[in-house]
Amino acid sequence: MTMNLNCMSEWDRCLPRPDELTPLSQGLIPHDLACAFNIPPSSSASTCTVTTPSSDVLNTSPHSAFESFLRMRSVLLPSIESEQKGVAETAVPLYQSNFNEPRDVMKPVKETSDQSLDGMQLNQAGRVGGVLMAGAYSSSAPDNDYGSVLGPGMTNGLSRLMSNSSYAHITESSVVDVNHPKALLEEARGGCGRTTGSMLEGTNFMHLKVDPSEEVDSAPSSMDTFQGNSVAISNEEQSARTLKKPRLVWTPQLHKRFVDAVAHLGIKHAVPKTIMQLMNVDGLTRENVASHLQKYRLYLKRMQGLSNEGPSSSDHLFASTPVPPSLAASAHFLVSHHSQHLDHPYGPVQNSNLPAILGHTAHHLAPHISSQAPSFSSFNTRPAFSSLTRAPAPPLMSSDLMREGHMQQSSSAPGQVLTLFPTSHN
DNA sequence: AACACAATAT
DNA sequence: CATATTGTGT
Repeated sequence: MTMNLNCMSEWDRCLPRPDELTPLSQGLIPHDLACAFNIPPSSSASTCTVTTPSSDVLNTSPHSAFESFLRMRSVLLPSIESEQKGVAETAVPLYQSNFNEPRDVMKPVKETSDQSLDGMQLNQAGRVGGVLMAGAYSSSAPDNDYGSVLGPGMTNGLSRLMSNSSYAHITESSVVDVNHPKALLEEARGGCGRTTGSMLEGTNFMHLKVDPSEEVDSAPSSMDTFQGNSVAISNEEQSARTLKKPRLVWTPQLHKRFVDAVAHLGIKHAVPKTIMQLMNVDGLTRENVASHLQKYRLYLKRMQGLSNEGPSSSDHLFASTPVPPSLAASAHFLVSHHSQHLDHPYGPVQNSNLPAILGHTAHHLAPHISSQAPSFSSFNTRPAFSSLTRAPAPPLMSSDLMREGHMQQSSSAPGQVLTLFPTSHN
């Protein structure tokens, strides 16, 4: 707890002052980006003023918006008490676009060069064009410490706020979408069945294209296998609406975030929705989490049966993030009778990096290569690591990374040392 | 509506 | 195989 407080004060210290924030009245889209998207300047200038009548945040001054942001943050900070209500401020994007490649602007998150961005990734099922999220701006300043994080973070936070309810009101000035990854994603997924009754119907949205035939992990910049246009903006919603939602790939990083959230909540409070909120990953659905949680619980059960470290054959993913002590200790409540309550047997986990969970955009969550990848070799193959090595992000302490380094050696992975992250010896 | 869980589908 | 979806009961 103390540590968390320390983290938070550090976090606080690094927050930009209101005067450092980009005024909302100002266009947030860089000129060249606007050009790439054929976004008229006028439209880009109105980026933040469009939409969301329901949000008190957007039409206000940067300063009050900032305060709203702080308010939101405070909701989640104190403890689990508020978990149901909490909305974290900076969502980790599911997808990212690469601004350096105008011709291929929208592409799935991928392990590219030096841009270690976060999140999950898609597998073969489909690629959803990247999300133009505010956080992407930080890629121009990769070693952003916490000062620069907040700029994007806040914007993203706003987007998340909105995405819960308000984005349906977004008008056709597509610029808005750029700042609302989740809205974009939902739209790309075709309004999506269970989660959201998309009220986007007739409107003329810019949206993402999904190309089901594209393999995510291959496909360097080489191609525009995107249908026709490399720029994934189009007006034919038909395609987007028809295409199926891509499968989520639970990367070790993503799973770690999941575990952190679960551990932080304690067994009692670890329910899909809450976990999802804590994870704060854009595009992540409750169903995604529920499914994963179901599996994870089974894993925990099975693991405690075998008290000795059983290197279970097929649990590479779960093995990648050690079960936090607090979870391991209370795992036996999963057996047989549920609805036993023991909240927070050991309090928050020592390593639980609250800020990270709460939505600090985690640049070290670089995705690995998708493709089935039975091994973690991709981590050795050079994930973008630069930002991590020199930016000791308070949220995720280096000790945390170290802790992940050792894992139960799996019999199935003979020689390989399964390190989650490449270390100096690699 | 959210949840858990098993079964089944992709 | 990993994840999604569905069905049933709470």
